[in-house]
Amino acid sequence: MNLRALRGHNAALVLDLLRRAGGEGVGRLELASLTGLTPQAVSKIVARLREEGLVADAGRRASTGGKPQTLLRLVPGAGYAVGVHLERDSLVAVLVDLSGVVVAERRAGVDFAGGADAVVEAAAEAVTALVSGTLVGLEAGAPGTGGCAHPFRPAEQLPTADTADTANTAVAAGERLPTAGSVVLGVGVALPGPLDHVAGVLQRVTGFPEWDGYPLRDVLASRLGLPVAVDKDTNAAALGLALGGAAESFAYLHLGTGLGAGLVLGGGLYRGARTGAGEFGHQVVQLDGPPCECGDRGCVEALCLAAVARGDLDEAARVLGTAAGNLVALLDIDLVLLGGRTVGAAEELFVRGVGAVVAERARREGARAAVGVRVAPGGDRGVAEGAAQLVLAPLFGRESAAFPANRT
Amino acid sequence: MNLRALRGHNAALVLDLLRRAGGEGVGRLELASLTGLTPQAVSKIVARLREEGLVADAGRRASTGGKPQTLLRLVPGAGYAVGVHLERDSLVAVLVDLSGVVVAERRAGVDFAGGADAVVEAAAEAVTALVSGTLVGLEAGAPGTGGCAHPFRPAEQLPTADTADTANTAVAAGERLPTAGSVVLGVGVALPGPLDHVAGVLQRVTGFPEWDGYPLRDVLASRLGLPVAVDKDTNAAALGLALGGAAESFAYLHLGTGLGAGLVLGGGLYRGARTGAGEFGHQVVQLDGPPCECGDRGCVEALCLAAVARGDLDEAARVLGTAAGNLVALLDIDLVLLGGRTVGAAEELFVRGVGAVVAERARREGARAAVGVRVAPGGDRGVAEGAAQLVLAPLFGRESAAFPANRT
DNA sequence: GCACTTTGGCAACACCGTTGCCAAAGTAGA
DNA sequence: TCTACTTTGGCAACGGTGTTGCCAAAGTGC
Repeated sequence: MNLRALRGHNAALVLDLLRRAGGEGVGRLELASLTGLTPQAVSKIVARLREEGLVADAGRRASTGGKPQTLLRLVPGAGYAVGVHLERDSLVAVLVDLSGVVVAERRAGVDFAGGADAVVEAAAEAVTALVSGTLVGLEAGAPGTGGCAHPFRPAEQLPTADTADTANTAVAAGERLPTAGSVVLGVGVALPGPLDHVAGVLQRVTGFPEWDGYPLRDVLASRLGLPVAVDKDTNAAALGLALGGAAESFAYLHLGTGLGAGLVLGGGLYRGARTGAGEFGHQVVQLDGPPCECGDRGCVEALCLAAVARGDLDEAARVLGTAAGNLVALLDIDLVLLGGRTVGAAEELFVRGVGAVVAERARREGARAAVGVRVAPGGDRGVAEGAAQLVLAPLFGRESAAFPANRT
Repeated sequence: MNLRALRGHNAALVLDLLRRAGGEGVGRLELASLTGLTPQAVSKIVARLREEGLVADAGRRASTGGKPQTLLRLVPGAGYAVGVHLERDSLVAVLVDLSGVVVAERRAGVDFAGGADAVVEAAAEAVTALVSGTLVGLEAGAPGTGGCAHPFRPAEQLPTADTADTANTAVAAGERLPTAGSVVLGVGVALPGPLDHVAGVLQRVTGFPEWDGYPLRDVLASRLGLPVAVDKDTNAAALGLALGGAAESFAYLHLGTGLGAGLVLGGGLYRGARTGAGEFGHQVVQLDGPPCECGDRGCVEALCLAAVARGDLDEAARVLGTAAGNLVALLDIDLVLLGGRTVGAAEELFVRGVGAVVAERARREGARAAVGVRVAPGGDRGVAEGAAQLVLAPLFGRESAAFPANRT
């Protein structure tokens, strides 16, 4: 690592801490102790970031007997990213600011069977509409731009100084609004199926042989003139949850038309050697069990979806819980987040069913910390938000855990 | 990361490259391109390491039309570490040099039922005998010191300049011999059962309640006056294999009296949040299957060992292969290494049986790279060697992947 | 109003990797 | 044998990193 990389590394460290603190702000000394740097070094780094417009004051904390700390915060509007979630029949695109808050949203219908180029064109149109429609100054949510569910963070979540003098440098009302000078840093695309996230090339989109080998990243990048990152939908969702502060390590299990997982280990997304990690649906949990369409027998996905199909959701949850328990034990994690349409249809049932199996197993294994099983926040927009984080995460040094890319 | 950490980081980077190159040596320009540093920076780093005695010349490479490169190598005798493998009834201790080569070995009988202190005392005696017996100048392998299977690396593996002028600075014959001035960097201890590698405290050694909560690391460290690191046997074995150059990511499956795993992800050992990762034996692969002593049903360990008990090794391999396939798919790795007494008794059968299941699954999943299934090298000394690497790995920046310790 | 505490900027500094330059040590051709 | 030419790698000066010493600013508490 050379000096420039060192500077970037430390700046990312500071930015990530500011991002995680949200609008509340963090003091310099706190940053220093959390990063291991001296307060003076933090001051220099912050000065640079402030010059770039990424960081600003956020009021000051109450005094503890001396000069009160000046708090710092991330400037959310200093940059934006677009996240696109591609599914077989639909598309969700979101514009997200640096702090991860969704500023605008668009949805459209697509058809994978109609060919890759048509889908890419639809995605590109959604992105340009989202970006130009918002950046030109049109208010997000105005009729005709596609609508926006939550254009701004609710007022009570707006960053404000939480001490006496709020008048000082609180966030200006419109600061989160992208302006003409805003920078769109790139586009993240999340979609199902095996793919290579490094090359951004699709591999075998089930049922659509035409897509095999399609260089999605490069095609979309040259179409839009923006950097593009591509990843599996489950990976994107997991990354989004990780940056949302879910936990240091956890698994995101997505049960929709299929069953997949995204793994966050030690704060970073774990993708494995070829973006294939999180292949969860075809974990065998019943030797010589009923055949699965993949050719194997006793896969969780087959067992689980079969139970769903016959209306036995308790059994589906029990099967899913068993596989989740395997994963929890193997990776020593303490949080499982559930998502996907099938889970969404009976959230409490799945949380309770899966939680019971996992808890029972943890209890048997002894004094381990309790394992949480919850529904992943973000709803049906979670994947798109996570896709946007494919672009933003590197800014905060959160690209991935410590995997092939880092090592020579 | 501050400047001192930066220096340490880059020095570790260089040392690791030299270690991996073995006795062949590496040129400065090669180091520069591999580390991303400039040649001049490498020169400075190397100069520091040479002053500390960690690095030396290793002849020169044939000219390519200009001044020939001076090759560099690690000085194996610059430091040593002891690795101790504790089992219920026996103990293996090895003295290992910086390059990971075993210099001396001792074995002894112990009895976990006899209490923790007695076992620690036996371990401490083995360590002191190993260290003093070798360092005082006694030749390793001399009668009475416990014997040494492979005191030195075989002659053909000795580092030599592989070009014209071998006379220059090849490794002196006795250089690998520890001398009175040698430095023992610490002791690594590997043992079964749940424990906390950060605190070095045991948790529940099955069947020996007295061991629960025993602060093994601190007790042994104060007894010996040396730094001590503690970890699970499977983790140590996996770490040893990782530093031995097995692969970037792989799983080590240990089938002995129980079944466990060690996971190496992205070049580093993955321990999970509480050193619990690699809990492989109680992965459920048969829903509602036969009961396991852990209280669950259909665990791999129970199924596999039951098959072994009734002499059906093919079935044992098939069951193990299914669970291994789950792991390979989940983590997207391409190497599985098998070890342990049960595997050792029928190596080819297990390699073939597990390999068949894994390969069949990889084939069905499509164009993935071939997944290797092999026997882990190191034999019954592998765990002890890996335990020694618990001490050495940090020198080479290979402590763990990117996990809780690294993040604040 | 004075003493004290805490924050955080300024200036000088130590030390990291970088750049420019050139001696050393080889090859290739005349 | 001599003269280019190539490649290695050390020396010296440098730019920029985080660090240290110092002190002004801005509070609290008596």
